[in-house]
Amino acid sequence: MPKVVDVDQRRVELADAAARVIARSGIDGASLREVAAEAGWTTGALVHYFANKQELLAFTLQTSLDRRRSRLADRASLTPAEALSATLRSALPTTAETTLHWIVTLAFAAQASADADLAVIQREAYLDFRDTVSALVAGEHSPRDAAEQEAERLIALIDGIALQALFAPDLWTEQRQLAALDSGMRAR
Amino acid sequence: MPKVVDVDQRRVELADAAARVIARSGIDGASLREVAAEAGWTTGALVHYFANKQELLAFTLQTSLDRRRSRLADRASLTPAEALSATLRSALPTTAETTLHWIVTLAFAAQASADADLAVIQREAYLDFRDTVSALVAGEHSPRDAAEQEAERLIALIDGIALQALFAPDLWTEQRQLAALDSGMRAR
Amino acid sequence: MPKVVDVDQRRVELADAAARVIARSGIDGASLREVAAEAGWTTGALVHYFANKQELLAFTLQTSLDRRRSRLADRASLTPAEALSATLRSALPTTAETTLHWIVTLAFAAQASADADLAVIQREAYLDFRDTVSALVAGEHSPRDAAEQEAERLIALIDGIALQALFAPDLWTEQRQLAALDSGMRAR
Amino acid sequence: MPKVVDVDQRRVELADAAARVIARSGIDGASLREVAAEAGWTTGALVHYFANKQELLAFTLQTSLDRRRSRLADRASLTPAEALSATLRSALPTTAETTLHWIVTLAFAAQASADADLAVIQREAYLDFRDTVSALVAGEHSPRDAAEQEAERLIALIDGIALQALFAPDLWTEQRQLAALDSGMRAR
DNA sequence: TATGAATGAGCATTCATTCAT
DNA sequence: AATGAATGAATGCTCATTCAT
Repeated sequence: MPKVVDVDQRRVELADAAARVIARSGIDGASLREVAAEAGWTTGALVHYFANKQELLAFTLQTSLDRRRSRLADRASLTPAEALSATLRSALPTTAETTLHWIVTLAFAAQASADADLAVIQREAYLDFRDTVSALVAGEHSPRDAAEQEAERLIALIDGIALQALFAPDLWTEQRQLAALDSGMRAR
Repeated sequence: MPKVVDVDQRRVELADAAARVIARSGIDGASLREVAAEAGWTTGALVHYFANKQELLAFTLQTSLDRRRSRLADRASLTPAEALSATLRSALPTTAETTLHWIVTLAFAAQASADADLAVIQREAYLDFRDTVSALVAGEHSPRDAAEQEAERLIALIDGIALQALFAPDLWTEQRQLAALDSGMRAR
Repeated sequence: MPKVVDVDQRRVELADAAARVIARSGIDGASLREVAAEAGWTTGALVHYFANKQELLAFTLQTSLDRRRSRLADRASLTPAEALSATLRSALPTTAETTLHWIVTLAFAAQASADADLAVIQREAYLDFRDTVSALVAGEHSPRDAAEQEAERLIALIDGIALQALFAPDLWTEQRQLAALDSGMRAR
Repeated sequence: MPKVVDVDQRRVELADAAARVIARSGIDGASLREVAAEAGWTTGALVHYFANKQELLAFTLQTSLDRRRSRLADRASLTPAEALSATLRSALPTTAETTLHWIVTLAFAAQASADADLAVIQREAYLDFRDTVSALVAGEHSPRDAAEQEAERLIALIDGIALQALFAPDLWTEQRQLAALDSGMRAR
């Protein structure tokens, strides 16, 4: 009987390892050797889960984005306003986990100009996120277009806060990030 | 007497070539061979201008940031409000040149988590930019802290717009970027 | 299960190849490419056996010295005087194998002034050889110090013969080397 | 009027610099850059004095050997026995200068197996040295052959002492080297 | 004569990938 | 499924050499 392995779970494990290596050593420091070692495997084992490095990287980006999405789920018990606020807060680099997500996101954002596959993944994740935010906004507002425009404004707000937080992490504590978010949300 | 070469100019030429290669092929595609070829030289020539690759990359980031700074200069003839608006507009990825700057910026932002030298350069350029914007804002507002806070809000605004524009360039035309900027500036 | 390889044997094979290349092309002609080709491998394969070139070179020296040592073994059936004579004879560059050993030894002796690791290996092999000769001498002589001094004299004798043989190989045939050794041994 | 330069003197200066670099960094660390810098010049200047690197190295060996020869000169005022003793003493690595000579000699001895030009230079210097010693010996002894054989024995003696001194410099002080030489000379 | 810019080959090393086991 | 040996191409870097000045 062959050893039973949950292939999907293993792929996610490896993608998480890749994300950690990218955050630690940059995207060009993310060799297969390094990623495999980070996950506790040897290089040769990767071949069972990814056809090549590009596939691993694309899946790493996808997984990182999925993870952000999963953090948004289950806000059913909240009011729309609360859900919107929680969603935006959870996107900021206030924790080690979300900071890692942001570093990986930026690494791939830069890489996307050189890799169409990555660009597509990113574009779709962006549109999906915009729709999510837009739907939460629409709970309060009525017209469709206005909701989308407001969603874009709010995403710009958190992206802008996040980027500054990454450039000067010491100045942008969790508190300041949240304060800037609240202030921006009120501004409308 | 040896051939006379303007070393500083040559360094900038090479840094620009590096920026183009990074935008085209990602930061891990920016090999010395590729950069030298892009600049019309051979690998061995780089050694006269940069001790090693890391120095080339750091200088490339620095040059890219300096270029943004030089775009901000000479707003003397404008009113403070006009100068502020022009400054923020010029920071958006609305042209090929500024888009390239943004891609390079993001590539290095991701790399900075793995390279302390790059992180320092970026942090200082960010603070410098914040001061510039703050000074323009202060022309209108009075209290110092308020000006800085407003500057951070405006930088978040353009960073946020820029990031979305990079994720979905087709949706974020120059017009939409500028409209989003104007709308955000009014919001205060 | 991966392909099974006798790592130690492979290391010795590679070290022998390195010794041949050093003898043929000098120590600066001993590139990894050349050594790998001499051994029938490609450069990349070396990485499994040596972390870097310095490690390969140190091991090459060590192996060359070990080989000399192994030539000295198993003199059990001889009288001390015969064993001493056989030991000294086997150290002279009278065969292709021992000549190669001598060329490699000299290459590393010169290199040792620039590489402390090599210097240590050489010093210890020298002291070990001196002890071996000293022990054989002591079979005849009684006092410890006198034996050591005689060992040094005998080592000087064969080193001196060997060096001249390397400078003028045509003049120093095996016969002349052995005659000079015999003459020197009687001299005491 | 062109700058007047003593070409021969400049060549010797450069050869001495090369010898120092070889002793310090090994023969493969003796790049033209390094040698030129050691002599206080730039690489390009070497081309006026040596057609290529090989020529520089051959001349470096030649110069190192010539220097040994010049140390032997002017023993006119001594008795033959004193002259012989002084000659042999001056060949031992007892000073920084003669130690450097020995390291360079060994570096080139190893290299000679890969470079016929070097081998010729070395062989002739060896024969010349043997004749010198032989002539001094002949002052005491009568038959020609016996003198040559004794010269070889004495050269073997100092070569052997020198080699051991290079392998274990801490054990072989100047005193011990000279004592071993005296003891060996008496042995005959 | 001397400089140092530039070339292009070569170096040690790293790496993605393949594959026998 | 997993290992790790092996390949061969690429990388950053060094170097001998050439040459305009």
